[in-house]
Amino acid sequence: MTVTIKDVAKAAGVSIATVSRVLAHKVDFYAPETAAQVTKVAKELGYQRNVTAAELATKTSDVLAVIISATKTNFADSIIEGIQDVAFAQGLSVIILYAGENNDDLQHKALTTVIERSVRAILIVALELNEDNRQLLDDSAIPHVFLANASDKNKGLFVASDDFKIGKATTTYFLDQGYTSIGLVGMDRTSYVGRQRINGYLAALKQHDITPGDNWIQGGNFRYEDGVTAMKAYGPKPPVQAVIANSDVSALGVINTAHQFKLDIPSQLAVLSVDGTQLIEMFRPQVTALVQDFAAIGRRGAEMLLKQIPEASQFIDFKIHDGESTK
Amino acid sequence: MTVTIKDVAKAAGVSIATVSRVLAHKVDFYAPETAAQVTKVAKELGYQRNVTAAELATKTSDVLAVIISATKTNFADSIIEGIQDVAFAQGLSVIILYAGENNDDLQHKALTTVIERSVRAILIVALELNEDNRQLLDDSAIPHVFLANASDKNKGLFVASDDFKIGKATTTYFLDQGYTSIGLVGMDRTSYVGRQRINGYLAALKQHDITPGDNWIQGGNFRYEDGVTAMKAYGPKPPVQAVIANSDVSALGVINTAHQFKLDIPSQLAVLSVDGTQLIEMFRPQVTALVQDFAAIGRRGAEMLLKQIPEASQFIDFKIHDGESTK
DNA sequence: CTGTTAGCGCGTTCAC
DNA sequence: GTGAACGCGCTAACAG
Repeated sequence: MTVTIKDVAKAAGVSIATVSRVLAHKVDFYAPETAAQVTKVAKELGYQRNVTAAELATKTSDVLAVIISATKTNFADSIIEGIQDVAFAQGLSVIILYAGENNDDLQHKALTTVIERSVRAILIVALELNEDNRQLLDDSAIPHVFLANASDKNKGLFVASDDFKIGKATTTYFLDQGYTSIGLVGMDRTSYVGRQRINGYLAALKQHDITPGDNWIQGGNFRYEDGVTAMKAYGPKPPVQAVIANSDVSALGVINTAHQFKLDIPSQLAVLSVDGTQLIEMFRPQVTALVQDFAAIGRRGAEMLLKQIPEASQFIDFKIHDGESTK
Repeated sequence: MTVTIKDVAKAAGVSIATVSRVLAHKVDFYAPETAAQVTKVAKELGYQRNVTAAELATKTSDVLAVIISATKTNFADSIIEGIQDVAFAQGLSVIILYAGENNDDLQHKALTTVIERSVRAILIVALELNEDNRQLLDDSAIPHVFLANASDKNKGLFVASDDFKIGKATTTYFLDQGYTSIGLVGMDRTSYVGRQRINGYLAALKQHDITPGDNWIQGGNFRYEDGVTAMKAYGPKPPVQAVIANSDVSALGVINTAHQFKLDIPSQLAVLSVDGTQLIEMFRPQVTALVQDFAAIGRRGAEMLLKQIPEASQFIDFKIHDGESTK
């Protein structure tokens, strides 16, 4: 049998209300001596507050829930760090739920788990919800924000990089270097992020009066394999001299496969990666990358939900770090 | 105001007890028509069960908590997958908490949040608890198991690879290939895992009457930088012809730095990595690795806590996958 | 400053 | 089959 507040009250010779007040650190509501006594007894008895009961009574919760896709795109760590930073500063807890990727059932399960527990707020990372799940979330009336995915499907608050700008900036990077044939790899129009980046890419090309070749754009879902598949589609004599890979891992897929084809990087094929996570720091040649500020995305999202900053969707800046995979 | 069981009862013209029974799928305890009616009304009203209240009433919980170090050793994903597999099959939820690495405060915070919520069970991944935290956990009386870290400090159930055997197997792998100078990189005696692997390494060497050189063993904490540092310590003319890196990322550190020294792998330096996560699949040359079965570790841990298998600490088998970083 | 009382939303005996 | 009543452990008024 676990020890409850009642046990502590009895042992300390006070009422449970007093115990509750002391343990909740409600200042100026009790005498120092009683406080000392209560704290002492509580410790002796090994009392553990039952937060479940407290939450039921107050109808509030101190936990932020983060729902992430178990994708191998590995930027979730930084986002979570950002979230934890601001949450801990407020004395809040954060729990993380894995929701698979593109798996409606898992997403549903994760959502109900946190909704039923009426967490304080929900942060959804790199996930697009289907109609049902979005409805579920909306009905719950729990504050939430979408991170790193400003999808039109998601509707509602988001904090992310501007994917149109990402498409445009990466393309322009190569155009400015004089490239006239540029590939885009690792995502397609089935995702909102994909559509935005493709549009940005096309806009940049258009400014230079370049019409993309049939197979310049290679689809996928941000995975390593997608980079491999794309490069294989390009073949040993690629139709493009530069490639934009839309995730770090897909960039590795492109580079490894290019090496198989004996292509030299960057002289025969330049590669730029989008994300710039720690992963590429461990890779040689050092990949040129458009680095997203994931920690900031996490931080902003949390701050917004905790009303520390105005609730308004926003884009976070990014920058391109030169590496050895481009000239 | 959110809709409660009472609202549903009223709207359906039954008692809350009936609603409770129907929604809990207690078979043979109510008429099909009432059931249909209740379910219908509940849906219309958008009723969401308040699990917090339910848990308080039943004094049980349906969530498994996983506490992991936010370490960049990236095997946590597979462990979590394993855990989720068995949890979901039982209709349980799993929440994940990041506890930093070697950060007692964060660990304490993570522990209290899950203990206060009286989760069903706790799985602790790749973490060594200090005395206080271990005490806290023990006092909670919540079933728990240590995963991927059979530390003596942890005391209690664990599921992990046998680190002594890992040290011995990797060393023997090289000895069998005729190597007589073998380095060990990326961890040291400050961790239990480190001590075990070093002992295994020394045992294997001893069988071949080899006394390790002064600087053969290079310490660290399983990080990429530790691989870099170790290789720099070895220098361009390394005192060893083969290196055992105790994590995938540290292996990458060794290899990248070796390349800087213009050392050819494996002819001038053979490298074997311990872990064998997906990371090395994206790396060239393909690293030879001792592959731990992390998914199985997660699965076993969960099964044990859910009493599906006997509660007894156990080791999970591993195997060595040949790659191109060794001959 | 402290004790009493009344819920929070739900599961679960008990009678009916 | 179904409902009334109690209690899970705690917090929040309200008295005193």
